[in-house]
Amino acid sequence: MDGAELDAFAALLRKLNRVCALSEADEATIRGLPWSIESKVARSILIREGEHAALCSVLLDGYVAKGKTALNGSRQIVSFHMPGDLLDIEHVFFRPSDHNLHTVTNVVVARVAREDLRSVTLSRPGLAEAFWCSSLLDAAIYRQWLLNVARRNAKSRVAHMLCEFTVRASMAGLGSPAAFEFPMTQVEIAHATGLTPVHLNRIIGDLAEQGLIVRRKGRLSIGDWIAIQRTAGFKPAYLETNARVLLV
Amino acid sequence: MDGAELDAFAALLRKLNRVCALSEADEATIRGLPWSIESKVARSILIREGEHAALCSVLLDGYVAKGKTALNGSRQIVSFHMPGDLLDIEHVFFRPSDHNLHTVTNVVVARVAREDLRSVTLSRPGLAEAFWCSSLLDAAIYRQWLLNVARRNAKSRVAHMLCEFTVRASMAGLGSPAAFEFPMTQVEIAHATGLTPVHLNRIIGDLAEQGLIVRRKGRLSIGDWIAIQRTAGFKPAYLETNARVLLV
DNA sequence: CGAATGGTTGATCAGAGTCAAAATTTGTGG
DNA sequence: CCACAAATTTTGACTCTGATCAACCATTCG
Repeated sequence: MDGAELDAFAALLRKLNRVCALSEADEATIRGLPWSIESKVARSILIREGEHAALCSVLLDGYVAKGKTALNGSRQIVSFHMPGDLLDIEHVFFRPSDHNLHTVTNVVVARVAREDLRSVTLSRPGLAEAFWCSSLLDAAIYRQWLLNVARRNAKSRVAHMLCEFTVRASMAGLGSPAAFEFPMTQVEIAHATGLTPVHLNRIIGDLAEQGLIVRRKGRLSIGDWIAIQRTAGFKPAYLETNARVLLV
Repeated sequence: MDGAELDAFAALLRKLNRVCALSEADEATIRGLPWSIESKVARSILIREGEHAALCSVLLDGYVAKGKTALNGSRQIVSFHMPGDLLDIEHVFFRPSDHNLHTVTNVVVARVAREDLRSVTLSRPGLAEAFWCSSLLDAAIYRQWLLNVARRNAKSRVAHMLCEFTVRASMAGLGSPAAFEFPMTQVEIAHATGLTPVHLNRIIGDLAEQGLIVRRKGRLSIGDWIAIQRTAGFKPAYLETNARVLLV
């Protein structure tokens, strides 16, 4: 990860610039943030629910899932994250984490102290705005997932999750729908869609049979990008796909 | 609403101060924002999905629900709002609304132009921080709802929603658990919990039979505050009940 | 090569949805 | 204040999606 060390925050800047253009000075401030790089193997824990966090993480490489656990023990993934995402920016304000973070693949994160992020935020309004804007986009995604889990049947629910992941991945520069391979296991997709792994497996089977997705050695990819969006009822507007709002 | 006209933003200031203490100057800036008061009767629309919004709303009195519609027509309420809440602050950045807002009761809102909110935000870092922090709290609630809808059974799901509403209402100064009456219809509770109205009605019956809630002429209230939290598996930490973070 | 993890299949079951109708409550106008 | 209409709540009968339980296969990786 020498490249990352040279310009650790390139992906973050790319993401922030997409929603909310930054000034040169703002970019320089981000680049100047004190960070430390951490690598984690797949399926390891970054933060546990209830843990007090003094650091926030920026995802540089790999995929991460954010989850919550109910008192009865069942687990739900509430979001997936890709390079450039701020994983737990709420720790700038809130101490004990309301969620856990686990790595889906091998991962590289940059850790930044909450105080550093906060002071940067207070001194540079443009950065405060960009962080805020990015948090609002996260919230829009949560709303969509809520609709997804609450009101779509298993098949379109899974299709919708795959569509969203695909669009976000391609916005993050990770590949086009046709080429892209999903990094998560079926168990993780089940946890993210509110289904059981067994039922999810059957749904995956259906989707593959219709040619909407393709299974190759346990890896999933999109088979028919138009058709899967149709069965998902997927409209990407909520992702602010053509954002860079407020260029005013 | 003459009281409101005199100090329209008292509830908003109360809420922002709870999570993130404001300076005198910040408070004064908020009070100085140009606003216009609007009253709406119960069950009317404030904003429709897809609509371009030039104004943001602060809820001064009454209750509002935020909803989304799937392409198949089914509707989901993704959050409830109470006095002091910023109803659609995302319109500072994003144009077409990804959700609709409808009034649950008669309602008074203050409308503020997005440009005014934005410029206030750029000139006063303390306010940017407070708005951002409040958005992060909203996101924590979305995560909890996601867990709720995806992983709890109907009974504890409904109980959880009622617990959260109760705590938020009491934080907003609207009454204690014992005294508080829920303002929404069963159909609305069903829409918020991802259930059908028919099934919800049966769950309400169960909860009432166990004495957890009380039905009086179609109005619901809490019957046993300890017991309902237990069946909900409700832990209010995610609401930052004792917030006012970062007093540093 | 063998253990572990992840994926697949089958049989059965239950929680919540659907459809349909009746009973209550609420709101409105006379 | 009453009567009627509209909205909301309640009940019953039946169905179906997705959960559960229990094996068994396939890959990957040490």
